Amino acid sequence: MTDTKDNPGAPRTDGRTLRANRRRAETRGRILDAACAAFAQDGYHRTSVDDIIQRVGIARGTFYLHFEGKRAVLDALLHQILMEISSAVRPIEIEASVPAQDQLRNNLERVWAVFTDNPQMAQLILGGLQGVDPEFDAQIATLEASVLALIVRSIEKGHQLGWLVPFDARIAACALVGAVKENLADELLRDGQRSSESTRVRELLALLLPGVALGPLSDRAGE
Amino acid sequence: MTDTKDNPGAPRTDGRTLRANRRRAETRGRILDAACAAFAQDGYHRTSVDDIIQRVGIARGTFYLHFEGKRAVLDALLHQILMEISSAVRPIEIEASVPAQDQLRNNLERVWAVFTDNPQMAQLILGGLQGVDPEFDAQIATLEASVLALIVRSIEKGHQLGWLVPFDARIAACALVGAVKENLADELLRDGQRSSESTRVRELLALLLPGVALGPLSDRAGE
Amino acid sequence: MTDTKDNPGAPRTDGRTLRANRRRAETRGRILDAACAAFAQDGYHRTSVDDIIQRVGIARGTFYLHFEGKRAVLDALLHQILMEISSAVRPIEIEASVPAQDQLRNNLERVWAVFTDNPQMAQLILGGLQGVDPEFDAQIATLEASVLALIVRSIEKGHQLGWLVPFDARIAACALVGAVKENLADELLRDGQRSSESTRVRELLALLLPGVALGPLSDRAGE
Amino acid sequence: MTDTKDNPGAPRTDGRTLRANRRRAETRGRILDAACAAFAQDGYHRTSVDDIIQRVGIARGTFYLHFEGKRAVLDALLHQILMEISSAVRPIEIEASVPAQDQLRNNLERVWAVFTDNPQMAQLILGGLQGVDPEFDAQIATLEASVLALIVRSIEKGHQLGWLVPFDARIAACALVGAVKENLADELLRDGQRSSESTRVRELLALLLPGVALGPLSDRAGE
DNA sequence: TATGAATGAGGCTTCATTCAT
DNA sequence: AATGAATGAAGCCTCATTCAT
Repeated sequence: MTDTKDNPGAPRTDGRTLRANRRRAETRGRILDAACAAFAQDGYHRTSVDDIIQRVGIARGTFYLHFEGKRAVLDALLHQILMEISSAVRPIEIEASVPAQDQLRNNLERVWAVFTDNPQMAQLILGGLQGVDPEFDAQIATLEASVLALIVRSIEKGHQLGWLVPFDARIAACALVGAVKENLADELLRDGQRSSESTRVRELLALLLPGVALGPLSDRAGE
Repeated sequence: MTDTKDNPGAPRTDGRTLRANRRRAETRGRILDAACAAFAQDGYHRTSVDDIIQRVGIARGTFYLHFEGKRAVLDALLHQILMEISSAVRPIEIEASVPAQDQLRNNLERVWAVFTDNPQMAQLILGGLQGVDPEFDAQIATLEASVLALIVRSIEKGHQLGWLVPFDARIAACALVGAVKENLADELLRDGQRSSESTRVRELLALLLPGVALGPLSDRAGE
Repeated sequence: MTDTKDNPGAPRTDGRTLRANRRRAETRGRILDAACAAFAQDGYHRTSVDDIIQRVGIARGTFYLHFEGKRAVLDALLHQILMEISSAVRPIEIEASVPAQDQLRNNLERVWAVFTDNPQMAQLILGGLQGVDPEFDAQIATLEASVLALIVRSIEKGHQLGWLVPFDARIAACALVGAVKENLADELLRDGQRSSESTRVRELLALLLPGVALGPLSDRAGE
Repeated sequence: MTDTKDNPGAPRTDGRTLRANRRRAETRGRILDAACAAFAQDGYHRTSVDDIIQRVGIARGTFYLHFEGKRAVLDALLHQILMEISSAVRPIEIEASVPAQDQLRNNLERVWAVFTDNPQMAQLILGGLQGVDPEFDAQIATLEASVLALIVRSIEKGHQLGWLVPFDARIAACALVGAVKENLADELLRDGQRSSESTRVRELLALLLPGVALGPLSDRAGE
């Protein structure tokens, strides 16, 4: 409103520029959505730029106006969901009023929700992003390694606090990650009906924790 | 006898045929090895038929004399390792003299060994075979589903026998598969030095079992 | 007066129109300059409309408001310099007070100056304008042919007047044109430091004339 | 003949390999010819790989089996003619029985013949190879510079020997090159009927030399 | 007029597969 | 059986030009 009438002489392109920007962003978004769907359905490799532009209903050139290529779309999609994931994970605070076990479960449930809310991206990520590009492969490997390292550190803290029985942190971290991944895949790819709510995370923790948890992580904490 | 050294004058067609067959099988094997190495190194998609024939040192046409195409090589490789895996898994016999827990661990260790003995195939399988072909994808999905079903049935049997605390069998099966997969991947792809012997499987079971095992599967079985 | 400062209240349509026209011409000029620089630097083919509008700092559409296309810009640039060149060439007047040899040299020097004053255009023209367009190629060929014809006629006149020793006029015309072109190219493209003043033209004539000139064209004319 | 029957066991692929090589070389040659014709007719820029393969009557892939791309074909063509040219130029031997002027003329006539024997390549080279590629442009520039340098050195030698009247060697070198180029262009591109034999070179020298030559280079040498 | 998003024809390259020798 | 030249469908990307705002 305040921008609609400018003082003459000054660049009054604002109105136009704003609308153009909006249009631009919208097309970009439509490309991302279509690409996500296409990647999820056919896999990254079998999806061609053609597939994407046909889904969106735009011309070839328009695609390249918004992205440098197929690979750049993938990067953008991944960046999006990585943001969501990283904001879903919150460090467990020992002194908080919320029990540590609940904090852990909440973290897992939030991450889980990011994936179930973006089933296509989940499918894409779980399904295998190997072989895109040597560089890309390396990026993914680095990412996975850092996630693993984060979990390893958490477990080691658990050991120091005496909240976990002693065991190899790395093996356990892999086990946790793998168990979650596979359940996610099962829920998204194989299961016909999705379990309403995140029952699965609760059950999974109920399965994994009892053997390793002591103190605040244990259900029997207060006993 | 008659085959190894063909006595001149005698009909030696057999000898020739045999040698030809041997040569044929040998070339086939060399193609499989080269393809396996190439797939493991660059991924299925980034590996071209050219890469393979150059590794083997044969001509293009020769390749197609032995395999219908790139995809058929992958099929053969997978078939090979699936044979090995399925012969590594033996049903747990309740009445056997070997403790059930040991039988379970032995199964896991044998499967584990199949992968660590064929690290390239392991890499290939763990690394994602999605997106090869719609038909192929379906095959893999079916395979994974049947493996999962097998484990689910085993767990349900464990429940019936009272060897396992009650929990959702499918979730647990996924957790088990995922935990093993991820540890395998960690060992093969990320770990510089491989743990000598199958320490990892033992530790993994030591981590997972205590929370769910009762009776014969439990370490405290005899207590 | 009336145009420069529009007195308010009075009909000032003229002023506006005039200023608009001036602005329009100015933008057109800026496009021409930018295109000239771009063409000279990268060649016509490797220069994109994008390169041009980025140099000018205008939008794509604006470019097409001023020119029908990339080709039209080239046409305009060429037209400009052809005008300059044709006004630099003046027929040699036999009866003039200025010696014929000086008239010839002055013509050459003026043409030379047109190019050295517009080094970018010179580069563009010398550098090859082939392959722009079949039609354009034909235009250039026609132009070159007419220039050659002009020189041929001059030489033939020289023969008639007995000012030149007899030789094939066309071959000589080509030789002259080629010698000038190549020296121009050498001066503009290869030479680091431009020879101050048109030394080169004088030296060139001093080199070419003695073998062919008689009478008024010869240095020894008055001897 | 001697190769037709090999001792068994040894690779007897020779016959096949030979024929294959011949076939390969022949296709390569046909591509070069077609590309040369296409480049000459439409110019390098307006010629697409499609144009070339259609002229040859081969498939797209076949082209890339023989050349890395359009640019590589141009390189090969240029390399070919550069070889011919460099073997046409022989250093002028002062002490030889053949008069120096004849040696010079023979050199020029041989170079001239290389071009007139390959009119398409001549057209291509004269017509402008600018703007192919920054790297390529640089190569051409280097080449031209070295040719010029060679001529400059020859002229300087002529000065030392007292065979040439004193003048700026570089300017003269440019003049010579330019005069030849332009005449060649005139003969190949503009002239309908080619002058039989290399009359043009002789006339050109008869035009250029008298003004600058002394002693052995002069027609009046023996006088 | 000015803008810049959209267009789509036109080129380039790769690579699994075939086939004559 | 083995060979390797040839094939052509399938992708990728650029860029001059148009058009709604």
